[in-house]
Amino acid sequence: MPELPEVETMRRSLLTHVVGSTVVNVDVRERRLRRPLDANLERLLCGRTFTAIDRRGKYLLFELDDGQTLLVHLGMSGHLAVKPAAAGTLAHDHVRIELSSGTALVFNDPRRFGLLRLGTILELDELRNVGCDPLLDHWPLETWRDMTRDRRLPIKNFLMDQKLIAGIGNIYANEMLYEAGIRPRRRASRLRLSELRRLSKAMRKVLREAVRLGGSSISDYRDADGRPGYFQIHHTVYDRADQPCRRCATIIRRIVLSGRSTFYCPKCQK
DNA sequence: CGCACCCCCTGCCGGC
DNA sequence: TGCCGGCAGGGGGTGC
Repeated sequence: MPELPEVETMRRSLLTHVVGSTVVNVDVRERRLRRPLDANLERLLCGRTFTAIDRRGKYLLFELDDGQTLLVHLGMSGHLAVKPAAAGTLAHDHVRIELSSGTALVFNDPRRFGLLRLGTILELDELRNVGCDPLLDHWPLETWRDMTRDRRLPIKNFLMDQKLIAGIGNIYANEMLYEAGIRPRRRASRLRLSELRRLSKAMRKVLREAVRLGGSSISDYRDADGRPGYFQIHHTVYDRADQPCRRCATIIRRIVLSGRSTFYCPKCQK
């Protein structure tokens, strides 16, 4: 589910519910996530007050009043929701963080590829591999050129490498390459400067627009208030194999890159 | 060392 | 109707 726009939408929808609230109880039902939940998560979280929620790539950082950070990654199927503390528990509700406001912040994740981890910024080594953020950071064309210079991998894989650029996943990589008119299999090192410029613009345009619309609503995506995203009606290539290109009516192709479904218009993308 | 591949896990969908 | 294979928005480890 979550790429940068969904994570950012989630962050914004959580702010008013969470920031300023104090943790009164933590209820863990499943510790086996991407990595086992910290043994003392409950003890360390109780009594703490959330001071801010930040985002880096696809990671959410819940800042606490003791200088620690609760790091959350939603993986493929993770959700966060704020509910009345009295609300019933659903299947795959793994962690419930009860707040002083009478609500609970609930982490639900059927596939358990998500992550919750408590620590200081320096201790959270996951963050060491998080690259530039497409919306928080801005980098010049020369940086694009330097980053791609010796990389022979497909440009789509380049875009999805979180160590380089953080936050782009499979849907938006496909969408921004369509927007830029570049085929996903092109080797990063072979892109011309003019193409990198188009890609840079397309990246920010696609992500900003998706954030503006509240993220993608593929499957059952919801923000913390249960609102769906509206990006899916704007998908131009993702999951549109064998359907006509919205621009030129050429049939959209599906290929597989590094095991991930990849879609492009053979006429609009070169 | 860059990169492709496989795995982690559950749910859902289409085909038989 | 039910079972089974394939696929799904992510990331990390392995091995070539």
